[in-house]
Amino acid sequence: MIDQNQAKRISLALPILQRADAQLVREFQRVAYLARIPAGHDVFLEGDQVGAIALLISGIVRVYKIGETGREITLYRFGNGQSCILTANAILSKKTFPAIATVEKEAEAVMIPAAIFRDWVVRYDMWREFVFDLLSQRLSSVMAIVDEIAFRRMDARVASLLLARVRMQNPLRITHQEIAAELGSSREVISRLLEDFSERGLIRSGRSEIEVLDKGGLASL
Amino acid sequence: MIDQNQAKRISLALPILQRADAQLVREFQRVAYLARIPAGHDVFLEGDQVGAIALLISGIVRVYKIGETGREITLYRFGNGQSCILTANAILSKKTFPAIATVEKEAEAVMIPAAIFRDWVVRYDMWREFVFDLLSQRLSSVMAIVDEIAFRRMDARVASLLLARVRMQNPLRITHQEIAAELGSSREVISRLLEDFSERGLIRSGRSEIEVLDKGGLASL
DNA sequence: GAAAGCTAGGTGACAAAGTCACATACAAAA
DNA sequence: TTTTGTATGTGACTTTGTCACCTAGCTTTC
Repeated sequence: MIDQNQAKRISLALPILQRADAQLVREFQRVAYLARIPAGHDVFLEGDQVGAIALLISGIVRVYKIGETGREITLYRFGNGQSCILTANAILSKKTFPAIATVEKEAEAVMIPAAIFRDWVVRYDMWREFVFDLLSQRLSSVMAIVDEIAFRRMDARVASLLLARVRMQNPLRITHQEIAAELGSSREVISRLLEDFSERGLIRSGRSEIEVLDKGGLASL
Repeated sequence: MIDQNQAKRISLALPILQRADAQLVREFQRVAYLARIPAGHDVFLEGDQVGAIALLISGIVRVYKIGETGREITLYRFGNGQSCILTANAILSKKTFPAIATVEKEAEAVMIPAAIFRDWVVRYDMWREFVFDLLSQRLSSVMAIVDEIAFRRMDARVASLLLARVRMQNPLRITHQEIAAELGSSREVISRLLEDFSERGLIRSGRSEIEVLDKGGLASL
């Protein structure tokens, strides 16, 4: 159950609600509930039966796979107004959740029980379209990841990651371990590549910190 | 345009049509057309703007990525009654096709122009559901591939492939190059692994032919 | 049926990436 | 200041991919 105060904040974060018809909005306020999920908390674990779908109105969730050796690889992230489409997928096909999702930055989420979610997909065009778009975006992005890990070299992938992040902050705060978990590699490999980058004057690095010095040089990998 | 003779064969291969309402069936017969696509023919190339969606009623299409070095990796296959959901994805998001699809076994396909397809997704629940299910299946299977290439060893992956295929035919007819293209590896690597399997008595292999001798042994990898 | 050509597969040297078992190094807490 | 925990460094080794070239067997063609 969502009260008036909450309703405003939620509809600001969820564009679908603004375009939705009155009937859907009413139902939404009746059955949805707000949840606050602290950072580090697992939203779904591989193999979970899914009970509710979460629509984020703040924070960031990271969806990843983890191998037997403990190595990780990030599949994608989602944040404001987006939803974990894998949850939707799991709900609709009544399968289990095929990856792990953890909260990276404390999140507020609107939770919608699985049965109701399934019903809405049937009844509301807009809702279905929302789910459809997300699903289709994820398919494209996961296919792009297959391409990356199958064909691109590690140094080029690390360089790409640094360049993508450096737009937000430079020097950027990230550990070698985090980079490894992002790309599905191991810390040692990342350390060696970064050392090489340092020697070539492309970056300068300290504990939990990497400063990009030569964007052009990184881009040419 | 589909005539009566064709209509029967088509509806046998496409379960959706049997469950579809009369209106959809009529439209279908009016705008769809049959195409025969010979083996080896590319259906869609990476980056193509998609003009029509193909529903297969016979044959098999393989969807794969190809890297700069020429290495390939299979994302999935589709056949009887299925459709290349990537085409649908490309049509709906009006993007380009993100992989290559080639006919592996001569195929007959019902072609539906992109604009009409898009319209049907909006108007027919059943049609939308069909697309939705396929999309969601593919997302799961492509995610499983990410897991494989990121975390599993090559010998285990080759063993899995052999075990999967041997259920259909044993000795199976496949070249080392084909296995490599399936798994995103290179021929040399596959040759070496197979040689190792041979020495351990797990398989026996000749030109374009591999006989599995010890399923249990392969499974334990 | 011998020569030529094509395709499948073999080989060795090397480079790139992942693993393992430790060794430091730095920062915050006690 | 000592302790504790986290981040990073190192060397030896394995696995995987690359390159350049070789060999074997089957097919076509004259």
